[in-house]
Amino acid sequence: MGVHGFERHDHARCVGSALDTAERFCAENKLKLTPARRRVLEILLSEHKAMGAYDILAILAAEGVGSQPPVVYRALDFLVGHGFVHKIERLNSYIACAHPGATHSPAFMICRACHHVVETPAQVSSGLDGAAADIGFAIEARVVEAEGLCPNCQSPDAVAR
Amino acid sequence: MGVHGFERHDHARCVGSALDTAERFCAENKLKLTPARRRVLEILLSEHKAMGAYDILAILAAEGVGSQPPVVYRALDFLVGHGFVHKIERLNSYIACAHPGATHSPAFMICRACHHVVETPAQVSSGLDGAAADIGFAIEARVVEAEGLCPNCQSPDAVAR
DNA sequence: AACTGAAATGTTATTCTGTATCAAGTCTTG
DNA sequence: CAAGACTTGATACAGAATAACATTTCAGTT
Repeated sequence: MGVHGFERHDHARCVGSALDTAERFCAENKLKLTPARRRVLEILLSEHKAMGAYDILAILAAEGVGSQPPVVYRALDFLVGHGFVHKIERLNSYIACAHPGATHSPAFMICRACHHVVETPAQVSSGLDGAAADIGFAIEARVVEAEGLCPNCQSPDAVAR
Repeated sequence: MGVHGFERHDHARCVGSALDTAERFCAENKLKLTPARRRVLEILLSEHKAMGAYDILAILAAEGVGSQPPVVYRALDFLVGHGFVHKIERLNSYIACAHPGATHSPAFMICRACHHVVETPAQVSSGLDGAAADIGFAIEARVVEAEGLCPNCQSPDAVAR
């Protein structure tokens, strides 16, 4: 059992599915999903939450894989660069992409109470694009994040969730 | 001389003006613009760019003021909390508000070449608000940043700018 | 004027995040 | 197989932020 969005769901299989998608994408685009990269993606998919680089590093270290910061940062650079993983700037942490395949400019909702992070499927940056066009700014990357309370944490009795 | 937006401008006087605005706002709202807070704001206004906390700290230290990290982080917390300064999450740095007074959810354009940061006057987060409303998420804070090339840095000969 | 509670400072230390650097291996492509 | 590009290993360091504690300042109250 896990949590997807702010609702429950059985996500045992979506990990494998997402890994398969990544494998396929890399094969098609001559990218190398090396063991370290694959393992980091797998960890992020399994945990299904935003994780700090050092949280991931701790897991790698426990498995005897390379346990120095550059190992995980290099893997994250690759995964973020190709859209398999997103960085949540507000939290200095990383989360597996919830909508792989789709070319998107993701937006995130971060609950400050339960710390769940949801990637919105919606395209929300049109206003930003317009403002950039107005001044001739060429956008290459977007950061769109909202922090607040998720539906579950807005009720007064939602403390121990 | 300085740079405002992505155009040149003489901004000698806008520093004083912005400081006055802050003074007035604090007086009206019973907030204390203490020397350390005022000095940090002044530095950010003068430099007129995004600065890391430790850049600011170095300046404070050179002046003999308190030179430990908490000094600058406390000042920044105050200034960010009341909207005098914004944090650029993408850069882990801070910039003086370019539109003081206006209640806004700021958005930023970050040039990866010349490192200038522009705060857009436009309200760009309506799409995000809509997506949040759809799922019942209560937004308390927004992060909207775009990274790319400013007009000046898009031409091939704009290297040494 | 003295008392009190809240806010602001001073200080030391520590933790978390991320990069620079250089040496060594691997892969692939002509 | 040689050259170049990419990936890894490893050490060290730089940069960002907070914890925890004692001390001081200050506005409002008695």
